[in-house]
Amino acid sequence: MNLQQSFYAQAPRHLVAVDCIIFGFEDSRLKLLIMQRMVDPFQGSFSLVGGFVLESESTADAATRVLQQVSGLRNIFMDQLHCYSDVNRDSGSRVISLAYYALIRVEEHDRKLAIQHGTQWLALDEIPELIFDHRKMIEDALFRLRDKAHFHPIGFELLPEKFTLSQLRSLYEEIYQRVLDKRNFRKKILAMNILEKLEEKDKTTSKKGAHLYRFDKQKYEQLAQKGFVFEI
Amino acid sequence: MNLQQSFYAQAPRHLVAVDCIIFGFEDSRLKLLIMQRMVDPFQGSFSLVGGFVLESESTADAATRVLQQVSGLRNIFMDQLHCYSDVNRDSGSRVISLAYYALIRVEEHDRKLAIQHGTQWLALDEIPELIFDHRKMIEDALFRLRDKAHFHPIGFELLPEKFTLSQLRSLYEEIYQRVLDKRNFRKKILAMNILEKLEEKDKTTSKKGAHLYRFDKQKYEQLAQKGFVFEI
DNA sequence: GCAAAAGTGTTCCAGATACACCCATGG
DNA sequence: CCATGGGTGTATCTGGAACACTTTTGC
Repeated sequence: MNLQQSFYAQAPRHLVAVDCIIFGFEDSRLKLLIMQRMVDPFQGSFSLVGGFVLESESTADAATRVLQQVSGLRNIFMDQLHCYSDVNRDSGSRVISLAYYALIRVEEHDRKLAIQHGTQWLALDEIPELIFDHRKMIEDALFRLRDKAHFHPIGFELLPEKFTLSQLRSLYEEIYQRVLDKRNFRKKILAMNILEKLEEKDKTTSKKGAHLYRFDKQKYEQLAQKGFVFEI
Repeated sequence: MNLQQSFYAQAPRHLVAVDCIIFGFEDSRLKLLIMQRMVDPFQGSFSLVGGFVLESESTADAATRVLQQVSGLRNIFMDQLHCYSDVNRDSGSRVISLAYYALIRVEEHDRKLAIQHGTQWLALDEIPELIFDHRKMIEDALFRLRDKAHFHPIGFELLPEKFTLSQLRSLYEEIYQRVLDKRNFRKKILAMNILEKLEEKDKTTSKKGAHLYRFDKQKYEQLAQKGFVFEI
């Protein structure tokens, strides 16, 4: 027990933080929740939202906590991205940071909390200079999002519960940054049999109105268990 | 500066470790370098090789250092896997661990160092119970290896510089755990034009002898830059 | 001469891609 | 009545999968 104590006791201890790359989809644009710090340190500078990992929580717990504080939302899709640990990455102190990316339905986001925390949704081309290595984190998160979205039905996490196929397609066009053929896209996604077609129509973007659909998660999970692989 | 100091000063500090999932390929089997601890704490129990992250190094630095200590090798292929941070994952103390997976050429591995560190190469089905969450780390690493190998030419990191197409195929059969058609495999890999066919033959496994090949990394990188995507 | 691994082509099928016109309706 | 986005089908191409026999040579 002495040995064991010294084994741990002699090791250095580190500040460990989480930083969250929070994606949203609004006005057919992929956006990120960016914070402008209203207090020191680094007052006025732009950054991702983040926080330190406490003694009593895992890094995922910490990220969940930070996400909830800043968005008011629970049960957010979230995935570990990468650990950033360059000794000098944080100019204030040596901090090891775990980046998580999250997908949020912008319309469910609490606007009051946004003002309170000094956060705003910015499209990818509107993002100003960020502190530390946060820009790199975003780039890595974009790659990961593309990768993940390719074979997993995570796009739905960014859309309202009910959405049109045009919305869905424009979401994937934003993610992949390329145009997708309308007919082929419909054919492919409908053939998967994981969307529930609703009676309702959305008439906000056309006179004719577009059918609304809902992602049927249960059906997807059933199919996935039988070996079905989502791909778009 | 006061504010900034307190901002960091109030945050808790953590022990941060790296654990390495080290893959090798020997006798047509995928193997892992497993350590049996010869000293306390946890004497006699099996684990991955690992160590604490020091103040002056990144987590990647730490993993590189540990790999070098245990294998004698530099310039090893290595990639961050995941951060494991459950509060109680380490029964000795709260330790946040970053897992890295690495690919090694077993025949270049220093056997003396292996004995010295109490490590051995074990096939996947020979691995005993491991401490903490190391088993889970291995499972995750296997998934990642399959994923990565699918679109990146990392298999060559596990083979000798010169190898036969049969060796290469049996490597991928091990990684994917399924048989690959001999003709289709040859067709596909040779069509990529990233292998250099040597005059030499390897006669250790057949009377006829099999041609040796070498991975042409430069050619691959040229092609990759032009948009070519390795896939096997 | 035979065992044992190396080496070699063709056919078939499924899924991806390319592509252009009619529909419904609010203004 | 017309502008606007919604909705639909077919032909072609490409890449993956299946599949069996000949070659070489050490023993």
